[in-house]
Amino acid sequence: MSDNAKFVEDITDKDDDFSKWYNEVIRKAELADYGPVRGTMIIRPYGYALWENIQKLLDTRFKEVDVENAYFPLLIPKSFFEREAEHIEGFAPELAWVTRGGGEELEEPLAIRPTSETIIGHAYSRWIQSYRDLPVLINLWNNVVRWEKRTTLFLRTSEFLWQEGHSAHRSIEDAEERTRMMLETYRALAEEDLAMPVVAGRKSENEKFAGALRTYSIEALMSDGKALQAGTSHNLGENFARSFDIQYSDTDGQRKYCATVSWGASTRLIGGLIMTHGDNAGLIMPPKVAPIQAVIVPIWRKEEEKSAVAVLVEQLVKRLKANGVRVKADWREETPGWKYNEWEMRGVPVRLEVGPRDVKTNSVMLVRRDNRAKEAVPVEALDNRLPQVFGEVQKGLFERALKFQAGNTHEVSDYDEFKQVMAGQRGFVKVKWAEDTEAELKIKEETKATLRCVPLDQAGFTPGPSLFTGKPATGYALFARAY
RNA sequence: CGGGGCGUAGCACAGCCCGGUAGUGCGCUUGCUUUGGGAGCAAGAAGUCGUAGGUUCGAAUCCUAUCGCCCCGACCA
Repeated sequence: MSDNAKFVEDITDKDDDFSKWYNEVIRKAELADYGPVRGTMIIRPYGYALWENIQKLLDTRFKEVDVENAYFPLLIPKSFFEREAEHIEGFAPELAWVTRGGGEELEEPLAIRPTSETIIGHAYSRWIQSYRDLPVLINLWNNVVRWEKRTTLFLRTSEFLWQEGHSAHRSIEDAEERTRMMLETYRALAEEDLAMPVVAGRKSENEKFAGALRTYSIEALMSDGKALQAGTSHNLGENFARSFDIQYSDTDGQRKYCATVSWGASTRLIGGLIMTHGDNAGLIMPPKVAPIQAVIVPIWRKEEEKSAVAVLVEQLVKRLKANGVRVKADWREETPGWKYNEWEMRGVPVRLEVGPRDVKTNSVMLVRRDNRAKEAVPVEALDNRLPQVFGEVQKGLFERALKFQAGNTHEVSDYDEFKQVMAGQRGFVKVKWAEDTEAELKIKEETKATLRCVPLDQAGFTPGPSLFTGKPATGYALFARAY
């Protein structure tokens, strides 16, 4: 829509300055605000409601694959970090330490968890004795702290909310199966619930989690052409089991190390949601996670009109709530036009306008946020029509984003071409590739693009030389500049 | 953590160069009129000029330090 601008006041144009747009939308829509400590974030009720919806959907998916929730402590003894060499090396620069308690210097400093692999490992070594105890499938909904030099609301903050799943298995093969299963769970959440298309794949050696055997991720493409890692799943092999002595007696009587797995997704998903669907009028929430799915804007001139409208609005709210719709009637003393813009900015997927004309015909004017399409819907048809519209919006958002992703995925075979893409429109660059950390680092240095993943879907791959090195490629890899 | 930019009312900004009683627009409060795409008029409230120190008779303005935010680089969910 070319006249988008006339609907909007006060929001920076998305194409003009993307990160400014991003920050403004978050703050004006009241999703979040800055905390007093550098890199911390206050998640406001509207943003938290969104997180709760994402939580509910993801939690349900976890429970479908037998994962149970638990809680583990925030503070972790320093010694725990020293047990897994790669792990400590990876996290050392980002740790926050508690060195005093009860007015005294502590004997052993305590780290504020950056992730819980170590403290989980400690518990699992005590809990697991027999193959009959396996697998252990636990998930934690918590906060973690990672000291960051450069922070952005939702995408990178020093403290963030997430879930971290931790499982222990009889074999690396079992662990691998679980690793992939959880990756698939994230893919489904992202695509089906957040309408955010992703590419699922394996991380390179260079990009994998500190202490992991293999790391998988889902990668989404934001509308500014940068990639966002939206969820990760790690096969830790026996690394943590050896460091924390997680052993079991197998059926053959032998003591064996477990293989462990961890997987995580954070409030970063909210950042992804904003950058995937938002437009120059503000946010666009997919109906499945929208804190408010439908907002009712009443319209009247005279008092008797107002009371007639109020009767219909009340009836509608009752009816929609009974159908499980997250609905809100906006009776504030503002003009309807003002409210339209306000709720569009906050991303509410459907608006229902109810005025004297609608009272007369016992219908409502239904307006979609994503394309502003309007239709008059008789009240008795709403029970059917509204869920249908939610479905259409959900699908429409996904398809629009998928089309964007497809249109911004460039297959190149030549490094000059690669550089051109990264210098221009950016997006995903798909190349034939053979694992090579040195080449990866050089490419990063020269183009700022990193290897996002080796997609699981290798459809269309034919043997040929790897980009940059010319070695025989083992598959497609996806490069992009990333958040 | 390096380079650049910016901190003045809830928000966006002017004033600073050249020191002399704190401004504009939006928002907010009250009243009346309005209300189908950001309403109008009238009256009103609101700012230790990021913070600390210094220069000066006098500092938003000049100097020093410090904190925060934004953008660009090195490290990361």
